[in-house]
Amino acid sequence: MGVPEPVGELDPVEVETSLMRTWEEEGTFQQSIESRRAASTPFTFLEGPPTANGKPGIHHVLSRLFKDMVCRWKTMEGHVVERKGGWDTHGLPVEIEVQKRLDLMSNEAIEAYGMEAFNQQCKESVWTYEQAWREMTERMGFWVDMDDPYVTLHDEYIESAWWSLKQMFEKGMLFRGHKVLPYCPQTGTSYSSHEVSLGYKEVAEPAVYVKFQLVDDDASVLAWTTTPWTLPGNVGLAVGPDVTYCRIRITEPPSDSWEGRGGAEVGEELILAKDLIGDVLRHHIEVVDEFSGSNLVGKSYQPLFPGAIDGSGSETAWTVVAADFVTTTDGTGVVHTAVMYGEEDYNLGMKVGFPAQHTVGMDGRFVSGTHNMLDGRYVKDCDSDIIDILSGDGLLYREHEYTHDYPHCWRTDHPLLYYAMDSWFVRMTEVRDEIMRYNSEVEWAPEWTGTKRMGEWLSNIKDWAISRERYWGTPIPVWICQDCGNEHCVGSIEEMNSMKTENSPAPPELHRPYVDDVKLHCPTDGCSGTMVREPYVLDCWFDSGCATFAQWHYPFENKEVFDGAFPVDYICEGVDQTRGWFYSLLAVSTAVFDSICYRRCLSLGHILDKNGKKMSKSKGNVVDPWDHFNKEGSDSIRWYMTTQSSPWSPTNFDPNGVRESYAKMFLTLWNVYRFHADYAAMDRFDPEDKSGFVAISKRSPLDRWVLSRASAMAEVYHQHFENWDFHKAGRELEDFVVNDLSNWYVRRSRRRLWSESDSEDKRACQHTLHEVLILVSRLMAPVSPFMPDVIHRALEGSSVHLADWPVGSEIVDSNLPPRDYSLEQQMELVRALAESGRRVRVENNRRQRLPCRFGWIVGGPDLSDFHDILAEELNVEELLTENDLDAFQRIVLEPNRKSLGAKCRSDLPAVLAELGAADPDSLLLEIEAGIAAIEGYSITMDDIEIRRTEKEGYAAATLSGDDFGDVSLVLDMDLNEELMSRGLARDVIRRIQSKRKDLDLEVEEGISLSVWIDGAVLADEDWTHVQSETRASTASLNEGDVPSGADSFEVDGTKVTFAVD
RNA sequence: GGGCGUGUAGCUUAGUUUGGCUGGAGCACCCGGCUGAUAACCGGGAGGUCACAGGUUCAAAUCCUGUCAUGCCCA
Repeated sequence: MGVPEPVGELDPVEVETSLMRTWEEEGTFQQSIESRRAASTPFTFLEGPPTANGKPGIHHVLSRLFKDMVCRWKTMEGHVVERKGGWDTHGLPVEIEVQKRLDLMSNEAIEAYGMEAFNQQCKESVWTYEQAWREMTERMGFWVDMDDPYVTLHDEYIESAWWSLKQMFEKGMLFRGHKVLPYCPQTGTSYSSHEVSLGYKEVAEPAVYVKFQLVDDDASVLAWTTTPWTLPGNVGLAVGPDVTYCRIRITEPPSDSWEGRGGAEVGEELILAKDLIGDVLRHHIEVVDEFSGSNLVGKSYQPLFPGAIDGSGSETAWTVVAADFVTTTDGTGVVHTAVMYGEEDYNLGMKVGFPAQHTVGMDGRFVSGTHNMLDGRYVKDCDSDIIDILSGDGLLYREHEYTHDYPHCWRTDHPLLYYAMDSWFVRMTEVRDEIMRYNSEVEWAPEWTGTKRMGEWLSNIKDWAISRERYWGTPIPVWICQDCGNEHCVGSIEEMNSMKTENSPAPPELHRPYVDDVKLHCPTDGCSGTMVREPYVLDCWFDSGCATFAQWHYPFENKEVFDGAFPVDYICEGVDQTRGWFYSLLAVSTAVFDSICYRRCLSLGHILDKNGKKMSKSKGNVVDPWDHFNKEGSDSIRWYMTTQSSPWSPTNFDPNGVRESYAKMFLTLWNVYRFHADYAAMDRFDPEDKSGFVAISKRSPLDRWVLSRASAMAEVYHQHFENWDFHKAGRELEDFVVNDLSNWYVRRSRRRLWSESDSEDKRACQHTLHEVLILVSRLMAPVSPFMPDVIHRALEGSSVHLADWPVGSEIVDSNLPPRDYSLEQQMELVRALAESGRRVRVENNRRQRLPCRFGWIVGGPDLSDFHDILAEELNVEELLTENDLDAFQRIVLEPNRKSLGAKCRSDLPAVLAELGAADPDSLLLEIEAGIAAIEGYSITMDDIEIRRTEKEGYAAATLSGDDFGDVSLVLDMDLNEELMSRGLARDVIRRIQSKRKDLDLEVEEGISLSVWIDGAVLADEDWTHVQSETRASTASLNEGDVPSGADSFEVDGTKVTFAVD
């Protein structure tokens, strides 16, 4: 690499987009992978597949950023990091999108439209925003292979998923059961919780207290329900074993204010929770008995609707059972249980062995044989009739209206029914211990995602309901024999084809309806039946949970690839994926491979709007990433997102913050680079020219300091990366670039590069800038890959993304400049002293441009290396050191008025006057000797306070530090004509330079200068200095008349007028 | 309703693990300085009920309990 080119103003969008073309042309991404092959130490990443049927937003940029960052970092550390893209293409959201578009609001409508055509629409819909995703991904600089992605709808992917399901089937982990889901009979669809939450409405419905007559006992157990339509399905009553119940007797008829149907006879006996007697009963009663719920367990009662359910084969049907979910917050403390119409009911029913039979069909109507008044009718129309039936049988105690939020179908507005659907399950409860162990082996960031969020969830793991009664998804590969009931799970296309009946068509792809048409020969010995596929598709979480192997079409292909890439090293998604993808991956790998499936998992916090509200289309607070891509650029967005907060904490996205990152980090870096490159170009500086090289040990202390600081920063930066604290790393680096590099090193070095002749010092500075810029570029590259690459290419001739991580790794060597701790410490003090100087000047009204003759440093370490820098910063002509402050300070004796007042009373004013006039040094000696007296009063140490202050003509400030003790800075405040002239010259120079800049003059360009000064004299040598500093080729001072267009200003009562031509 | 996060200046945040000096910074604001130094830089100022309430302690932003707000997941 030779001499750098001069650099223009920063146009971030142009810089980034043209670099993208370079990446494209030279295949930098591929190179960054291939160039690491030799080391053959892969770091494997798995892309959590997004779905492309939604527009990508700013929150997608966040997760892609952290994926990219770690992959780029690990690449620089020397690993081979392959990044295969992926698309999630199945699932309900796709169907809903298509249903909305085609106005197909029920399963009937879909089937009338045609399943084949519908699925075709789904398949196309999946790619609606693919282009937008690609563009966003490319523009933000996320390197991932999107030309050869895995796609969950491909036959290869589906076949791998089938294979994994068969592994589970063969382990006996797959079984048929029921899952209670919110279900809409009008559309024939069960709903996900997301859809349910769309349709909550407040409704008033009848609620009833029902009497369940005990067998072998006169009393009835009272239970409450808000869904009378579930009562025909009642098969049990649940009580809290530790809840206190009472048996009560009705003693008087109710008052006239009884509302609605129902009632009870005097003398009738009822059982309910003690705490709820007052809430429930409307009669005067007496308590007959009191006992705990466990006493009720096992008692039988009469079915409400005899014959509605066949109880044969169940020991527990229509008995009282114990359940720990029973509370006394509402109802009667007794929970009516209809197995098929509530999740808790179902779980309880399975546990205690209640009969699991439907009284309601999939059409939402009572099945035949329930009750002659109800059979075939829509359940929600029957509430009142059911109450009538109960009332007629004397089984109703009371009815009332109950208002609550109840889920409704977002499409038809009908109330949803909680309904036990036929479903296939994976028996995750069987591998609970294993999955918990594997979870604990994962390195989670933050830790609580794994231990708490995931850990808690796993400790209560449920069997995984993996089937969906839907159309668009991976068909479940289970066939059932029509004759013998044999269940068979198919694990490959080949297996399916080999078992296929002769007249079954070969499916063109592994989707419904084609696979539905495939019939299989039953493999059972002696059975010649035909097997029909279960008409379900798989939960799309199962799809994505297969990604580790299905992306490679394992085990049908790529066995070696898979073996080398499982478990994967790194995945990263939003924290909402804990029970989503993070779980499904772990569940599948536990069930299939008995293994973990990812070693490290970074879970990210969500992006909210700047007010901490969730971004949503309806609120109109969604941020389009392109607003920033097209303004500040991707580097700034990425830097902002990285440094704003920890990856896992929710971030309030503030567009102004992106601007800030741009203005601070990138503009500053660019200008440092520009400063280096422009002068390097002018001076034909070639970093590879060995003869011009200056060894670090030969460079100025300033150079060695910035290199040492850069090295220190790099080590901290790396450590933060290791700890997942990317935000802290970024802040550390930004602080270095802005404060150390730009505001100190470059500012202090500016003059070094101005000199036109070649010098070792100038070359030392250029080499130093070159080295620091390269180090900074390499560290930044994973976070913000654009500008660092532009700089790296310009200075080093190669892409930063092919470079080694400067801190080193187990594969690549460290390449950091040497540390010099003492130098770092000294410079810290120098900078603190420079700041103090400015403060001292403000406090003493000495403007910065007016020089001081002397400055002194008192105490502290030897700073002689930096005296020239410090003298310039402080604007003192000579900087000296002094051992103690006595030369600059005097003592002042302040009277203690409280003590003196008590002593001197009315003589106090006279005493104070004399005290003020006395010479403090000799007075103090007298006081210390005990012989001091004023106006006849003896003065002791109690009467005075000793204060030290600067002598006339000095100003000072003292710094205290742990490393160097007290260090004082003293400025000589004396003023004379010589200093005034020098200060004036500096003001003149500054005004002229500013004018030069306004006129857009080139730095080297000469000017013709005229200056008129009224009220002060400019010394000859200062006037010469003005001319050389401003590159005045011709100059005149106080000659001729002032032209009309001349500029003028005033300083310290002196009027200065000047003209630049 | 349950689990897990988050809440510090107008805004974005450090500090919370392990209690300890006057709660630190950036943006914005005000005053001053400096500048061939960039959308800058430097000094100073104003701005805080550390969400709220209670508790533990010599001492609480930090630990404990509860409440509120907000987000995610589950019901």
